[in-house]
Amino acid sequence: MQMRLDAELARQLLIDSQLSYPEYLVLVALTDQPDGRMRLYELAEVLGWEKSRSSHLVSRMSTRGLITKEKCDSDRRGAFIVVTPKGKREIAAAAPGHVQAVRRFFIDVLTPQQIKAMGDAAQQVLKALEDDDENSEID
Amino acid sequence: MQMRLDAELARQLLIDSQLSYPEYLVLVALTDQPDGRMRLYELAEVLGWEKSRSSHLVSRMSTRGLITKEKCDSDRRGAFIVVTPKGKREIAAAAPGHVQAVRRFFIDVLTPQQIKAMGDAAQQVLKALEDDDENSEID
DNA sequence: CTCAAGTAGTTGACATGTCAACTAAGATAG
DNA sequence: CTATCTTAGTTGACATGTCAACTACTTGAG
Repeated sequence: MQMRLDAELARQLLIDSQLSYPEYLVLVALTDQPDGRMRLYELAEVLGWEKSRSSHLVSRMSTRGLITKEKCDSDRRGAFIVVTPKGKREIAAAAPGHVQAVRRFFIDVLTPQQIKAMGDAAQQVLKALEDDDENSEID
Repeated sequence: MQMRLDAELARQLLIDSQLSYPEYLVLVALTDQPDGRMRLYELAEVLGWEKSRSSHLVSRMSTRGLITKEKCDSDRRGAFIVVTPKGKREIAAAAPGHVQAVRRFFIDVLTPQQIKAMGDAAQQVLKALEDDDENSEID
């Protein structure tokens, strides 16, 4: 189910915009920020990705003009990722169809109780995974 | 949740065997057959993959000696994919840990009611996706 | 039979992701 | 201060997946 839903959402994005699903997620994260910028490591953290994945994707998005990188004064290693106007246009074009697709295939198909139940169950599984993580972190 | 659980299951597989998760799925499908063989297109169908994905993966698995390809008499285009003894050994090594991990992080964490609820919800979402598919298939 | 259409599978170019090694800069113990 | 440890980010080799074009065979209408 996850696979098919993801495929459908990706298809929808391609209809409305030139964005892949990961690219869409990056732009959503950035536009959620008041100043439309975020450090690369924050992006990786929020999205739960490896830093190198974020770096590669952001490089590609940069060459396509969706975002730019800016130097960070407070930490000279750092990079701010900033949405460009083009990035904003793309996400503005993609978001309504995406939201509508999520509604149509997920929200509207399930009862509020079912949605809550899925969220709760997912939380429990995540907790089990994290508890296990802690136990294996014994140095 | 899906992402983290998948990552954990993949990690587990690598501990117990030399198999990636997709490779594991192929071997499970094959060993489920009484004769340990399946046509490539059946494999693609069962796993819900594109035929070219199956073909590429099977080629790689073939060079690693996990499976072999055999010609099909009834359809000379066809290819049977057959598990080798090495493939059987790998999956025998991987399966118990995999099953145990699924238990530990999913089955044991949820109540039977929760598991049923997730399955039902997934079915409903799938149905919505398929209904939509049919409507767009208007030729 | 024959030709057009469909199906099985392969291939190559490309997109994307992982991993490990690397550079460079901040943080901290002594 | 300085030597070491940690963190931010990049890079390159490689694994994996997608897409579209291709071959070769089967099928089915006439």
